[in-house]
Amino acid sequence: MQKLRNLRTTQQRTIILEELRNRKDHPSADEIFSRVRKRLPRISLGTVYRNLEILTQLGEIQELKLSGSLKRYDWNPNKHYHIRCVNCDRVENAPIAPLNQIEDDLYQATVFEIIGHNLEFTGLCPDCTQKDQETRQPPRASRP
Amino acid sequence: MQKLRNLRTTQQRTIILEELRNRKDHPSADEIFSRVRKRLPRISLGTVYRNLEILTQLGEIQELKLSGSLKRYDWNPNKHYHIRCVNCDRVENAPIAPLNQIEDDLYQATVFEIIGHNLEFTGLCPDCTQKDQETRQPPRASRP
DNA sequence: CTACATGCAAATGCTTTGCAACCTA
DNA sequence: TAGGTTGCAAAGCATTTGCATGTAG
Repeated sequence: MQKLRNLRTTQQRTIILEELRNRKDHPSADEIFSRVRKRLPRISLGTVYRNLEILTQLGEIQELKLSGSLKRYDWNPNKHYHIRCVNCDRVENAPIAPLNQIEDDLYQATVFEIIGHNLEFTGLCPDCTQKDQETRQPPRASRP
Repeated sequence: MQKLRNLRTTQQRTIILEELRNRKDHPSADEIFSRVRKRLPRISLGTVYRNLEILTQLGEIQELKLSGSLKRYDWNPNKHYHIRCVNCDRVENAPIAPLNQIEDDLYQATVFEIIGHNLEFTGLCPDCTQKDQETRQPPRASRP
């Protein structure tokens, strides 16, 4: 996590943001790296990652954490949703009914052939909620 | 991808499934590895991964691909959903309104303090739909 | 000047894979 | 006995980090 104070406007940061806004797609860090390198041949991948992190925290861009490599296994093969604790990564079932018609809602609006969907909630589990509150200085602080 | 034919019932496969069903949580491959190793001290992590893959394809269990380390970046910081092509990984916006009240629906049903949610669709993009159809032997095959 | 940023390279963490030996049907 | 399966180790890959150097404010 960064501190986000006394940020500086570097060429690298500026150009990364520009390249991301120029083409309105959803590139990976590595793709952004390739684009930016055309203008700044000496930039490194690490710098790209660090700046994307900062720009995300500033709210200038959005970081999509797509369903990817972080795998968990569920004894229950039936469709259901989950909630994951952002602090300790604990996963539990989210007691909410499957959105059976949501794919139909999208059907007419996209050129994709829809295969499925996944809904994931994030939150703080009871244990981490407690620790979170204990850590805070002012008594009745609340999350934004 | 496996062929899933002529599968054999090995001790490893059986015990992995048992351990997953014994405790109805959502363990990582590594956690499953630890549990199983208590009963089969010589089992390897690779075997665990291979069997989890097979059991998933058999529909015995479910593999959760949680939002994790695989990142993409979006020039638009506002809340919206995405659809990802399972074949080429292309990501596009899913033109569907944000589910503003879904977190409220969950609120009373979970002990987690909810922070947010993410909805992701999977599908085939136009390019891959075409290739997919070209690849199939019978003319008008359709997806299940 | 000085604290933030960068380039480079090494390290991480999780997952996959090649291969010879091993077992199940 | 054949071919699926295993253990082991090495390889992959995206992402993170340590450090000396560079630079914006």
